Amino acid sequence: MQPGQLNAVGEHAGQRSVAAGDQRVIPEATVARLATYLRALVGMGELGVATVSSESLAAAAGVNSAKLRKDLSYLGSYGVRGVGYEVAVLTEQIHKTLGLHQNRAVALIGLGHLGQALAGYAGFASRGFRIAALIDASPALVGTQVHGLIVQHVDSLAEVVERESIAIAVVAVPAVAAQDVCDRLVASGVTSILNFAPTVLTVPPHVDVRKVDLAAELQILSFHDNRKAARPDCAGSDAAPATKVAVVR
Amino acid sequence: MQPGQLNAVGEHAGQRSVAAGDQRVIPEATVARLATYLRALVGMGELGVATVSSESLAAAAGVNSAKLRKDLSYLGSYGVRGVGYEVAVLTEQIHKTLGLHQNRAVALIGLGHLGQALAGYAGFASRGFRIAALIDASPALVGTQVHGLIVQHVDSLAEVVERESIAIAVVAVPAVAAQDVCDRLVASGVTSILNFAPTVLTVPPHVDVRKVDLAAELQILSFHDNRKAARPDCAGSDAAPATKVAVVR
DNA sequence: ACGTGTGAAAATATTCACAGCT
DNA sequence: AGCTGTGAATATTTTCACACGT
Repeated sequence: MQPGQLNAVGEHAGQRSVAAGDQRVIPEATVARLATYLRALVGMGELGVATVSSESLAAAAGVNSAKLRKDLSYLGSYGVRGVGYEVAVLTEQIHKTLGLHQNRAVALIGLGHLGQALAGYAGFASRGFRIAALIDASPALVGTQVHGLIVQHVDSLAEVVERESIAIAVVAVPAVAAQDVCDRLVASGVTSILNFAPTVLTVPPHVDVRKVDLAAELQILSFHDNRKAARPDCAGSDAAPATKVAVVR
Repeated sequence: MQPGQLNAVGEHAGQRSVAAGDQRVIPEATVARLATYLRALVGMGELGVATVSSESLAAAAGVNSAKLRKDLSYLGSYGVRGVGYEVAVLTEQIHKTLGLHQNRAVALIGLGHLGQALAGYAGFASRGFRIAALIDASPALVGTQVHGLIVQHVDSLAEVVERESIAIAVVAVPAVAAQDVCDRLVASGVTSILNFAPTVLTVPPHVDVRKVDLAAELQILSFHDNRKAARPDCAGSDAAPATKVAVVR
């Protein structure tokens, strides 16, 4: 995974020991996988599956079963030994753990090609998010309707964030504008940002940034492809779950 | 990270000890960051900066300097003690390491909203990739021109991949079609896939898959946001670079 | 002096393997 | 008999801290 793109997440061990105030620490790597497990579980639920073993859920999520069980153990004990997990129960637990019960409002800033595509992306709605505001700086776009929402001017950002109680924003503006937009978002009270602009965003420690860098993903693939081409063996040995790669210089 | 989304990368320690056949192993976590360093370096180069210290390059890339130096050390020794790194030299080295010298041809499968946006994404071209083919299954799209390229039918995929020597493909089709498209790509000889469909792709071990799951990214942010809301302290303590998060159940 | 390069230490993450519950 | 939950072992990644070259 893109591993650890977390910017700043405060660590806080256990105060608040009220009624069943049971506390756990969930490793970051586990959190990143919970979303995948949830997706697989929802799919199974729709197919009418009532129970899954760690083995089959792991297969559906593309991980091994030991990792899956370890991950789920951080949430608590929701499986039944000898049987497996109830799809409904586990779905609900992960859903709750990810904080999705509140159908969060999201603001989308930047309505270029990518922004427009994101605005219409059904996956957001179906997986717990509601795009509550579209924002851009271009006079040509402001006031127009995109996928059922009127585009607002970036100057009314603070107002919109406040009105819609937005905590999460998606930034899809050009790189040069990203830090400025980010600063405005932070000033408006947004605490989580998903950044598609190919820039490093600087934020205060209470704000969390994740980035999606499309070209970087291809470059990583390119690196591995390069290795393969250099050594045209491979392909024979099944199951080669290595994490390092030999490089010839 | 999205940490370790690698599917299958064969590990091969050092045979091939020919002339200067110096070999290294580059950790996966490092590879994922090289793309970010490269971006920062290119930006500095364009600004006319000739030399950088690990400290300032790290700042530009959003990591700490120890990590940056360690990462760069896997490529070899391209810095000068007491001085720093030459921007041009380091840019060239990372570029080469990522296998970008050959301006790789990429196929894009799926021209829905997201696919169309990706087809027009300038960042691919500027960072080493050439979109060489657009492919879709919809009769309404096949034959039309999108960002300067004619959309081809998915049935001619193998032919196109061969003709354009495509090793890397971007999959932006609906989830239900993704595995089928993936299988066709693999059969055609594609060895690296960037998957935007919210599904786990099953591939043979010589093929490398990375995924971008947009809703999952938001869910991860949601998780952290949920923690913040639960404990409205934070904000005071600067610099809290923790990787774990307390959970109240 | 300064800043890289890197062993060694610490922190995280993954995998193993099996005790324990149904 | 089957499958979860988890300590212990292993692997990977990050951070520290300082020797070394310029």
